[in-house]
Order: sequence, then C-alpha cells, then structure tokens
Amino acid sequence: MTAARVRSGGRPTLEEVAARAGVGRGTASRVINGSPRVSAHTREAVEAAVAELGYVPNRAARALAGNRTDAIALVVPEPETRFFAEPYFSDIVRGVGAALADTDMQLLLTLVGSDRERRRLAQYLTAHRVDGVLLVSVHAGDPLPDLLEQLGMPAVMSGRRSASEPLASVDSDNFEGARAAVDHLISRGRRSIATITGRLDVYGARRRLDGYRKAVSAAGLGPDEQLIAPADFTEEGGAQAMRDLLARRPDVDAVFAASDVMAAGARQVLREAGRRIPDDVALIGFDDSAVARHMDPALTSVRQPIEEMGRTMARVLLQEIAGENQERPQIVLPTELIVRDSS
Amino acid sequence: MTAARVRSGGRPTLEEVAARAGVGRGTASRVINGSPRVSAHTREAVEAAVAELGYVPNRAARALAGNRTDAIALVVPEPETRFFAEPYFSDIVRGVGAALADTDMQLLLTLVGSDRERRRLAQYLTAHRVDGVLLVSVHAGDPLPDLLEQLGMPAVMSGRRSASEPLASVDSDNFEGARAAVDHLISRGRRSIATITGRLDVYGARRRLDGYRKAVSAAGLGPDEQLIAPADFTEEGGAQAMRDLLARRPDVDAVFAASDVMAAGARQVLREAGRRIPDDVALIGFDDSAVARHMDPALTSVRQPIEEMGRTMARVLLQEIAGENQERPQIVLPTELIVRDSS
DNA sequence: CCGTACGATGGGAGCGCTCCCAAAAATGAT
DNA sequence: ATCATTTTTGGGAGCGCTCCCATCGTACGG
Repeated sequence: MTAARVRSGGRPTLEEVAARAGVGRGTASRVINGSPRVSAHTREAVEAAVAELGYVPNRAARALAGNRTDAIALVVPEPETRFFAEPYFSDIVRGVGAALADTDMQLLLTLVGSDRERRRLAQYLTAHRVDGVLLVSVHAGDPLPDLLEQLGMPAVMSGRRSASEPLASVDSDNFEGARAAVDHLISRGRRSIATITGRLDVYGARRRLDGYRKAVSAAGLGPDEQLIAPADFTEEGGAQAMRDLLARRPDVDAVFAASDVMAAGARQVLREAGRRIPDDVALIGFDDSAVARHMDPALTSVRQPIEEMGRTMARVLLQEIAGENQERPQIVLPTELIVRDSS
Repeated sequence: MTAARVRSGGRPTLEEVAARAGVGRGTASRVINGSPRVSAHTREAVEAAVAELGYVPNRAARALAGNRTDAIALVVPEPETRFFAEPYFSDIVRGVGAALADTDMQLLLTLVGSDRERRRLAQYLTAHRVDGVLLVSVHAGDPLPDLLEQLGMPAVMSGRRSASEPLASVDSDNFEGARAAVDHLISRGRRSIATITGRLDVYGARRRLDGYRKAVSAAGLGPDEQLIAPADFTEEGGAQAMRDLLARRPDVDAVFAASDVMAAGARQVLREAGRRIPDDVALIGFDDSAVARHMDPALTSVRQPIEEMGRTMARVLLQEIAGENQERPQIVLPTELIVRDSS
C-alpha cells in the first residue's frame, strides 16, 4: 500500500499546483515568479490552480534554492532607541513598512546593544542571512558600515557620517533646516541669536551648526563664537548650555537649539532666569517631536520628513539589492519649519 | 576534470565542518543543536571545526528541513503606530528584543494597515511562515486573534479583549493603577474627583474606570456618574470631556485621565477656564509618557512597565512555541504611580 | 570468552523551490 | 512541404539542513 502522494493536511506545494494546472513544476514556477516566457493560456491555468489551492510559496525553500532571503534587516543601535524613541523610530518603521508593503520582502528588526550582539550581527550579515541592511543613526566610529561595504552587502543609512559617504544614505536637509530657523528669527527682528549644538561628532549636528552660521553671517550678524554653545542632544546638556549662554551673553534674544529635547532644557533655564518666551527670548528646536507640540509655549521647530526618509531608505535599498544603482545615491530630503508660539 | 568538492568563496556548510572535524554530517548536526547523545571528545572536535571555519548554520536550509522558521512576528496595527508612537512602541520592541537576544529567533516586524495587508498577513500566518506571533494593541472586534487560535499558531497579545481571553496575554494592572492614582488624589484631600475615560471598547480603559470607581466608592465619595466623562484617548477628546465636566460639575477639584494625552487636552481647558493646576484642580494621567514629563506643570501619571511587558510577551511566546504551557498564561504586571507637580 | 544491550555514529532520504538544459512545439522563411 | 529558428515546456540536479534508521563499538553479565 504505497502511501498516496497527496498531502493530507499540509500547505500545497508548487508540485501540486503544477499537477492541478496540468503543467510541469518548472512552468508553474515561471508563472509564479512572473517570467514572461510563458504562454497566456498556461499562465491562466496556473493562476487558477494557485487560487483554488490557496498556494503560498514556501519561503525557506525559495531562499535555499535561490540563495537569497527576501528579507532586509533594520539595524537599530540599542542605546539610541531611547533617544530616538519619540516619533522617530516608529515613523521610520512606518515609512519602511509602507515601501515594503507591495514587495514580499520581510522586515527584520535587529537591536544591537552589547558588543556580543554586535558580533552576532556581523556574523549574521557575513552569513548572508539578509539581502540588505537599513542602518539607523550611525555614529562616526561605527565599524558596521565598513563591514557592510567590505562584504558587498547592500545597505542604506539614515544620515551620514561625513560629507563623503561610501554607503548609500538618506538624510534630511539639516543645513537648510537650521538656516530657515535662524532666518525666521532674524525676520522677527532678533539680533543676538545663539545656538545650542548637538554632539559635533554627528554629521547632522555639524550641518545644523553650519546652517546657523550661514544664516547669521548672511544677515551681517557675524558668527559670534560666544553665541555658540555646544551640547550633546540631552535635556540636561541643553540646560547647561543655556546657563552658559546666559552668563556669557545676557543680551541673547533668541536661541536655536539643534533638538527639541535640548530646547526643553533651555526653556527650563530661561524660565528660572525670568526670561519670557518668546517676549524676551525666542526659542526654536529641531525634530518637531511630541515635546515641541506639548511644550509651553508650544515650540517652533524644524520638522524632518521622517516617515518619508524611511520610505526612501527602503526604496533605495531595494534598488541596491536589485543592482539597479550605478553608484550610491546620497539623498537629502527637505525639512520644514513649523512655527508655533515660542518664536 | 571533476570539479573539486571544495567550495571556493562561499560560506562553510555543515558537511565541511563535519569533514574538518573528521565526523559525519549527522554527528556535526547533533553537536550544533546541542543534542546530548554525543561523546565529549567528538563534541570538542566539532566545536573546534565550527570556530575555525566560522560556520554559521544556513537558516533557510534549517527551516526547510525542520519545518519551522525560528522567527516570530510582531504584528502592529498600522493606525495605532501613531498613537502608541510615544515610548510605547520602542519600549515594547526593546523588551522583546532583549528577551530574544540569547535565542536565535528572528523578530519580524509586520505593520498591518489596509485590509489588503490584513489578508496578506493572514495568508502569511496560514502558510506558517513564522513560529509565533506577538500581537500589540488588539481591538475588540479584531478577527486576527481568532484566526490565530484557529490555526493553532502560538500567540501572545499585549492587553486583552475581555476578562476571559483565550489567547495568552500580558497586560499591565490597569485596575490597580487607576485605583492608586485616585487613592493618591483622595489622600491629598480631593473630594470631587472626576475621570476622563478612554474608549470603553478597549478592555484596559474599562479596567481603569473600574479602578476609579472602586477607589472613589471605597472612600465614601460614591461613584457619581456626573463625574465620569467618556472620551477616546485623543487630546481633543480629553479637552471636550474636560469642558463637559466643568459645565456639569464646576466644583470638580481633581481629574484622573486615562491617558497622558487626554490629560494634556484637559490641562489646556483647565487653563483657559482659569483653574490652576494643582491648586484648584489636581490632574493625573496614565502612561507616563514624554508628554507627562514635559507638561507644565509636570504631570503625575501611572506608569506601565512597557519594556518588561515586551520581555514577558516574548518569553511567554517562546514557551508557547516550545509547547511548555499547559494553558494560556494571563499575566498582569504591576503599575507604578509617578507623582509629579500636577497633583 | 561470547552474547546482549545500549550509546555513538554515518549517511540516505527528503524538505520545496530555483536554475538550467534539453526536448517539444510553434513560428517563419524559402 | 521543409528546414531553421524561436518560444515554451518538463523535469533533473542540487541548495544545506534535519530526521531517522541501520551500523558500529564498547561495556558488561554470565
């Protein structure tokens, strides 16, 4: 009693679809993968069989045979999740998800915190367990991008590490965003415009500072180094920077902070110093996060198109994987100044 | 000239590891999968070969042969991402990631927005492309949990749909959280304590209301229906509810809002009505989100152990997958009242 | 010293698919 | 109608692994 070749409970296989459609396995495969070398008639038959059987290709088999994975990894440095928590993370994810929706790429989420995890990730990548990698918030000294470059693994990062980035990247226009913010302060009649910078080993932070400088000097307010206070993107850092500014230049009448969180810190200090916002000192942040909307007064801020960055990153990565890109695209997306009550 | 069996550039395979260790493929497999039926000597030899060759198992082959995927999906309803954006999403992810770190389970992120995506997801699941599912913020009418139950697919959800949940679930103690908040208000001498509820088709929102009721009546302040204002978790909803409350019961001296965002809406209305916080009206929120910390005055709020919920969900799911659970665990994690300036 | 038993081991079969080659069918040119 | 092409098609080989069974080796009891 030879066991029947019919699969009892299991999911249907390609072979079964082919049998049902009265064609060979190879042909069925062609139809399913959209190869053009199939007659219309055959195609219809196979498609009907697929529908009737509710066939869904087995990903593992596909991956094994085709030597690819149909999966990409979104790599998030663990320490950052906290900072970027705000909308950032979920917006990126939403964008990426949207771009992947009509693909059958899977999105793998990879948090890397400890060195052990880093190593494991490197191993993962080396073992080619994903077709491509999305890198979020990469630091200057991060070895990962170089590893990817070396492995020839398609990758796209958000932001970049320097002006000349070997990997594909998608960034927001930090320079123009900062400039627009400062221009806005100038147009409101402010004259002693300070800035609180982010960690300057982050390229974006440097660009924001550049934008500030450009706007200030274009207005003939000369870049006054006393008005530039370095900080580290944290609330406490922003507060400290504000204290320094107030001590150095009590005449300051506007502050452009390179992040909303730092602006929140600055606000606190300004309050305690009895300066009214925006009457005495105008304040602008960067990121347009929840913090900005809920601050009192509501914070004017530079908004980055985070979700679109996510979408774009995914799109570019798919192109890289498909080998469609001659060279690594360096995409810069425009920012937008959201004017609220603080300026 | 028979092509050499040596793989030129590629990743090493099990077979190669076995050859190098001077054992058979089966034995090598046993070592790698931690089977006890291997002699210590052999084990060492294989482990050495693995290290030397930098062997990493091919996931696809494993999945294909073993009929499993070593992957779990985190399913996030798209419309929610926006609401839950705050820390919620990233905290859950961090928790899940942490619990998965020493496993070699992969985390698949699946956003489901459109019905088309829902269907595709159902197909995915039916095709057994993952070993288990993590469900975040499920609505009362969501068909997904039932589908999973039907398929016998291991699943864990955050929160639950009703008191009797067939699926495994991990929730925070909404009841006790709300009760603690209201008790705190009572201990501060408040007497006309109102509540702004979330959408009551969400189980958690109902539990928060129950907790409020319990605390109020325990204090002999009788549940006064006029002090209960239904809303929908949005800022505008919270504002509207607050207006209603003020109109109905101008004597209100405390408000417990079932979310920070609604509390933010309420705060706005209270301000406009000239009520000082906390002097005239004390205010408490729920979630302990960024909004709470940055509100002015800083908002007292009930904090949920989100990251731990993520960790627990993952842990429970792994157990479900391993078939270790007799019945579906219903885990409730404690909340904590974070007292700030608003109460 | 031999039979028994059991742990350790090797390797065949097969998971479901893609790749690719050779065969079959259709098309066109003469 | 014939032959050269081109298009379609079928199915073998093989991806790297797990499962499982037959075999081998060894320790032990009699």
